[in-house]
Amino acid sequence: MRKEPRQARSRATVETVIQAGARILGNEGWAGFTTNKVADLAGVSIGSLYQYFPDKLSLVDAIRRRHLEDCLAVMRKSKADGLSPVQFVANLVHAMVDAHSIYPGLHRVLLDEAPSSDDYRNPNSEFEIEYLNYYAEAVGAYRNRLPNGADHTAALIISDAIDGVIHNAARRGMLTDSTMQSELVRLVSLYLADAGDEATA
Amino acid sequence: MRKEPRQARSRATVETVIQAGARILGNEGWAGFTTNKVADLAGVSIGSLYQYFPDKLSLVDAIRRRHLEDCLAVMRKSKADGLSPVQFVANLVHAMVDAHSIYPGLHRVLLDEAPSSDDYRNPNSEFEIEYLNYYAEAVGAYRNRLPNGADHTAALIISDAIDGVIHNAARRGMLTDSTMQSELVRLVSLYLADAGDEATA
Amino acid sequence: MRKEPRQARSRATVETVIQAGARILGNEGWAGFTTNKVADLAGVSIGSLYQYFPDKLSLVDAIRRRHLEDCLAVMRKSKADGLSPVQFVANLVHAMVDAHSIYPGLHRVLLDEAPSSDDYRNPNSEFEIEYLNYYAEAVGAYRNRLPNGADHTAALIISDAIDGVIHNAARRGMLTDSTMQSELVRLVSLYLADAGDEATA
Amino acid sequence: MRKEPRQARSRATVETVIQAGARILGNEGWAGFTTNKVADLAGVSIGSLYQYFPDKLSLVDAIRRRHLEDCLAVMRKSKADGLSPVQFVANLVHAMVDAHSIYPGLHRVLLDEAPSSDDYRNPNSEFEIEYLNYYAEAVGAYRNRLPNGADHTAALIISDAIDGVIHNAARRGMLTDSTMQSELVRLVSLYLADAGDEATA
DNA sequence: GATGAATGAGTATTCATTCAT
DNA sequence: CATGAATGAATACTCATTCAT
Repeated sequence: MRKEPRQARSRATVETVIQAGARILGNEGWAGFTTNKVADLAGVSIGSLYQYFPDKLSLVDAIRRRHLEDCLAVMRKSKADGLSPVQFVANLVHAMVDAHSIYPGLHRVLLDEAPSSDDYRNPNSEFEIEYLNYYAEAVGAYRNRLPNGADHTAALIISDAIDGVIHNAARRGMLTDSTMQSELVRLVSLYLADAGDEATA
Repeated sequence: MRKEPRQARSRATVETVIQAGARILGNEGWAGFTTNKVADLAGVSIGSLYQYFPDKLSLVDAIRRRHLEDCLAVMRKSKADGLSPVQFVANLVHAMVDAHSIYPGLHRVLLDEAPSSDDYRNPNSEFEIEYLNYYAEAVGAYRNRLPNGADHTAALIISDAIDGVIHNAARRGMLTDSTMQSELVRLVSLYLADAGDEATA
Repeated sequence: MRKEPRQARSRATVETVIQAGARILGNEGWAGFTTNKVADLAGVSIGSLYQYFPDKLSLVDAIRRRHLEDCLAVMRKSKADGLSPVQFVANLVHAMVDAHSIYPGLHRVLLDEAPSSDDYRNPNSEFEIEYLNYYAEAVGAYRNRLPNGADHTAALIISDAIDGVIHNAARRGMLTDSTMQSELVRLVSLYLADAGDEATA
Repeated sequence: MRKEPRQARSRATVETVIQAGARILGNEGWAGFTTNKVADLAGVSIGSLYQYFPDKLSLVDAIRRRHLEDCLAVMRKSKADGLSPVQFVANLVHAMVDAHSIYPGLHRVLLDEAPSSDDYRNPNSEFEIEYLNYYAEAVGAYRNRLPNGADHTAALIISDAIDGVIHNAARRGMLTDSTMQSELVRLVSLYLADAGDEATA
């Protein structure tokens, strides 16, 4: 960011711009995301937007940072000791559904469509590490041991399967379909329950 | 298409343009897909491109039609009588991996990013029907009965989970990772094997 | 207009663009009227032009609105009580000549050549109504009664004859030829003076 | 023209192209007149069109030559000895209405809109000379003397007034309105009848 | 700091014209 | 001669970004 906002007013401007940006990005995709539209919706001048974000990429990076942080927060809350595998997966799925509910499509746009100066997709990025760690720990936990290499693959599989099902459900307008959700829970639970035996093969 | 190519020369032009378009769409996404870039890469003039495609959308539609047809072809080949669930799923996964291998990312761009005048995403589109039918039949087959409503949900789950895992693997450059592939097969097989008991719940 | 110009600077830009547009339209016709040429002549960037006019049509509409308003203004001024028919017609002809003098050819281009989103040519358009009313009232006045249906035809004849003579004079570079002007006055005056007797036939 | 057509087939091609061109020019104006559209409508290849017309201008020139020749022919037929002024003017007006009836608008497009390599608009062009001569002779005839300078102006006035009334009638779809036609005849007859006294003033 | 007017490189698309078949 | 595929300069319009007020 070009300038760290010091005053309350500035912080509010930045906040409004990020919210407006998220909305446009979610509703219209990367191709419909223009800085002037964002400034308009945020109710600030285009000059003010550029006061805080030196260019378009830095704005989308801020939106993404914010969104991924929200995702992690919601995931952290879903984790609790003493949950059965099924309960854990159910929590997780509901958390992810929630994260997609505000602007269905925003998640996908941020992860797949919008370019970035950060390499948040890099396997070593802060976000990717915490994100996959979360899954790997869960896999390890349900095998009663520390996560290992095979668990890492399992974590990817689970994370990406959930991602795929939810993203396509969003596309079809089925995000809140409870059958879909319970079947997704079953898909992941079965895999997780069985994983201890063969994942190392 | 604006004009049906009659001579061999023009059929070759159309073909080259579609190939070039697929490559650029796959590598640079919808935002990087410009008609001039496509014409350049195809080695034809921009005028020639517009002789056969009345606008950008019609070109992307042609690319999509071609790609989805290729996907279906590869999927049809993976189906054979007398396969065990695991064998069937393995075939399917390998088929989808193949379909993504030429231009990883093209599939996602075509399905999620690029706009369309056709509504190929519509649940009633020719492609979507055959695509999901393929999965629903398989689900039914492995429960030794005709497909029903619950099977439709199961088909979506399987299709979308495979889609998500492969798409994210492509993003991470892990498309050919054999551990990933076998774990994906396991994820789906377990669900398919268990499906008969509870899917109707 | 896309954006209402607020600052004096932007109002000046809009004004300059309209002037430049009128000049090019008058000199080069609709086919030679390109937005880039207009912006160039106006000395502004093409982007500035599009900041105020959403497309080419809206620009030509603005030019036309301006020109027709000027025409009506000049015509209103030519009307005065107690004029003899010849004086009235002379005033009228001079007014129309004036309206054509700034950019000879502009009038014709605006009325015949350039497309429009408004339907200013529609017999019920604000302009056409006031324009023909002006003539019909005059015809009625010189017959010492209210205008009626036949007067409407007479108004068209007068209006269109003046239009034709002046337009072709402009084409031939004879707009300021005084013989032409006086003969035109005679043509119309004779018709007007005689009209009371037979126009209803 | 690039090549003088010798064979009957060639002459037929040229003819078809001119007809198609006149139709498009009349219906769609200069801006809608494209060589490919003309070739299509004529049912010949674009290559063949360019075999006979080296460029677009030469085609429009051919169309114009043809049209003006038709106009003159129709006018010549309207002239006969021993006609009263009113009869003569009536003949003339009907002739001009006829000339506009095939493709209303073509006349105006050819004279005002479409560019030309010939300078048919030049007061010394073959067409303009014959055209105005026709009117000047008539003016002279009805004053029982040879045409002189003043008659030349009167000829312009008459020609251009008729042109203006008919062209605007065409624009309003009133070309065949008989009241309009008879009023036009009256406008011109009155002027012609009175001309002998004051035109020299 | 905030504003919004101005900029201009970039993108989709058309159409007169050429030339290999 | 006829065909129609190919060409590319020209044109309408967009949008990230700057800077005078």
